Amino acid sequence: MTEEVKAEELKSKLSNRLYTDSLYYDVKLTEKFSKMLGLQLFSKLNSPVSPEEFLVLDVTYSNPDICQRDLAKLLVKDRANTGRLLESLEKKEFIKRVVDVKNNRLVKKIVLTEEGDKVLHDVMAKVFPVFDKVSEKFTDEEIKFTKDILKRMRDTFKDIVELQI
Amino acid sequence: MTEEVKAEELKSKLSNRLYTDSLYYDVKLTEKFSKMLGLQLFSKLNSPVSPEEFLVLDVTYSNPDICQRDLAKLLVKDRANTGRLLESLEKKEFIKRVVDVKNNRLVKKIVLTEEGDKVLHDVMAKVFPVFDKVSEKFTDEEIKFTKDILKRMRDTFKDIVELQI
DNA sequence: ATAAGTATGTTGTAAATGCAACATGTTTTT
DNA sequence: AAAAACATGTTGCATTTACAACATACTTAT
Repeated sequence: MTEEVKAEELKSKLSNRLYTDSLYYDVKLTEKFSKMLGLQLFSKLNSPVSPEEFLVLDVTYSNPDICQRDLAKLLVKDRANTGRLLESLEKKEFIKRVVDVKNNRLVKKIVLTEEGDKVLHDVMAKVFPVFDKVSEKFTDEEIKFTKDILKRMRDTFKDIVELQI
Repeated sequence: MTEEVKAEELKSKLSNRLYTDSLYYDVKLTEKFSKMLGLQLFSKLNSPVSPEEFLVLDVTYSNPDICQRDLAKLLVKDRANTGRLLESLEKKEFIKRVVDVKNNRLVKKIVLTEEGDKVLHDVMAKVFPVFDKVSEKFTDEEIKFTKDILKRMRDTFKDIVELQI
């Protein structure tokens, strides 16, 4: 086989490669379905919080007294969006933002209210079973394996992507 | 162990479960990093199309003369968003929308222009190598396995989620 | 001591999203 | 034949997004 033919084949292969065949598009599509299920569930349940607000409650619950920027880092959201989600949650009285000092700097620490705690666990009780139905299709090993792959993928992304939080 | 204690433990476990520990949050986070890498790459390259527009070109390329609704189904986007992305691509003259008849109904078939084809492959040539760097961290087996798991997950979601396309 | 840099939070903006509602036709039911 | 349902595409709207730019206030460099 000549070099020319090889190069032609390579070129052909390259131009026939599709983004939609990649693992990254699989991840994108899967997240889209998962997100839509969340949206539809929260809507059907008349949840007082959106899926993203629920996420904030979830992380706040497991990280009491965290300040906004540290919360943003955990959420992998920028400070602007984190602040807006918190503003909405505070307006609904599911959290309070308490001004405090950390490293000699003013920060706003997030405190879950009783009502916020209640909403978090109410939503969990209704939403978890639905997602559990999906998880039933997989073995514990499969889930563990996939979580590991995705974590390694994120770690690789972190070296390339500029996160400004 | 009494039933009461068991129930107490179960309740405790339930309330200690976190959404952020779930596989679905892993998928969400991973997609977020992947999306951000795409955004930053396209921006750095001064790409004439956004990542979502690139996706439309990718699917149009591999499905010539597809109509808007069928394209929407492949993209798993609703008709409204698909139409808006196409409107933007047509304005930039990367596609044309040709009115045609299918099943005795008027449809708009999507045709990639020469310029659109060029942009698609230019962007591919610049973006694929970056994502390939990430893929290098995984064996072919791992990628195949993960794609399979995610596909099964989507198939399960499809039975639960209402897709109105 | 002054300047430059950093930390924290806010406001503005453009893109993409899903859903609802609409317009306009064609089928199917009744 | 009239009514209901469906197919296709569009417009409007509220949510979420990332990024840029800003306001304060503190730290570090010069």
